[in-house]
Amino acid sequence: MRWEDLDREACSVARTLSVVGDRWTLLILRECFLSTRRFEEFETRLGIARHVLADRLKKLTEAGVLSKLAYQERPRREEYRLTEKGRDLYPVMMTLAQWGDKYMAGDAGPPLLRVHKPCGHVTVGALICSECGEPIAAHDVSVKLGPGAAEATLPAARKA
Amino acid sequence: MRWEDLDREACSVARTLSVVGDRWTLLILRECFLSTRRFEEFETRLGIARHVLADRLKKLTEAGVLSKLAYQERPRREEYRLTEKGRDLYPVMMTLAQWGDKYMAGDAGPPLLRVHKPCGHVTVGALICSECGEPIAAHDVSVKLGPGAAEATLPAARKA
DNA sequence: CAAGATGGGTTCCAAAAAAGAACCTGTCAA
DNA sequence: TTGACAGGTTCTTTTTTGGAACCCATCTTG
Repeated sequence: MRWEDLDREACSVARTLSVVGDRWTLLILRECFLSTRRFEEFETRLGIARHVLADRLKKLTEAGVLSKLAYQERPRREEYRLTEKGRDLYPVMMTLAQWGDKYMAGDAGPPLLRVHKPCGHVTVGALICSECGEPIAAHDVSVKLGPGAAEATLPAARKA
Repeated sequence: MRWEDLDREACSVARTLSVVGDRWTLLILRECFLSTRRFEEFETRLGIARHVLADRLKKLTEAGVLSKLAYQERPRREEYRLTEKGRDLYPVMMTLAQWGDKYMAGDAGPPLLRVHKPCGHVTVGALICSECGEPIAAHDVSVKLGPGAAEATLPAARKA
């Protein structure tokens, strides 16, 4: 499979990865969620090659995940901000961060903590079922073909 | 920054991506969650080049995300299964899938639906605060330095 | 018993993507 | 008028991919 064909796969994970599954993109988005907005700032905080950064910011903007907003004219300077669509990637960021906190932090503990502002506590997000409110774990979930299934296929083990 | 240095970053997102942030790895894990287990099956379902697949499976095994289990001797054949550590990536998968369902599915709707087996309903996962039980959105969360902060830094906009 | 078939790889080469560094372009300030 | 700054673009070299071919041990079939 070609990477560019990924958005045509009948799989929402693959389609999402066609937008954010790039080596650098999720790190750029991490910075966005930490309020980094300017080219220079992304560059110095990430240590990314400039043309790779320029390319990713362009693609994210074209995908509607970021928007460019002028913060001054003459000389025109623009910054990149998350759109609603981009902000909706927060659960992905948070779950990635929490896995890293659990498995990659080592003895020192996690480098950053997240505070849920409405209640004021350091929080870890828990994934619950929209229908019954109980926590969701991998073994609690089965899949079935949805309306856009077209030619989606399941592995043999799941076909039962 | 070099990709191999990612696990030494003081950021749990970066550290997680050092394990799963590769172009193919999250797709391989998607297959694992769909119960794909054998080399051949990964290859045909993903259309991935064989040596890239072999490399990623090896790295995931070394990282403790997958384990190799012999399902027959003579000739010895092994399959790859998610470990506990791997299964803990499920929230990442689910949130990626849900973003794709919302933004990439188009008119046809999502290709796969997830059923919460304990309650029997088609479900979407919601991220809630472990402390107060309320939903978490990007604007509800602030960050602060944690015990393993060492040299973690926040962008200027967040330093306040 | 030789000739596939099967599962799970490895090796080779060409093409694509990334890293690193230098260069370009407005605009302002000294 | 010199230079600093933000935001890129253009070059060359190194790494990663994709694609196809090859390898190896064991069963199966004729």
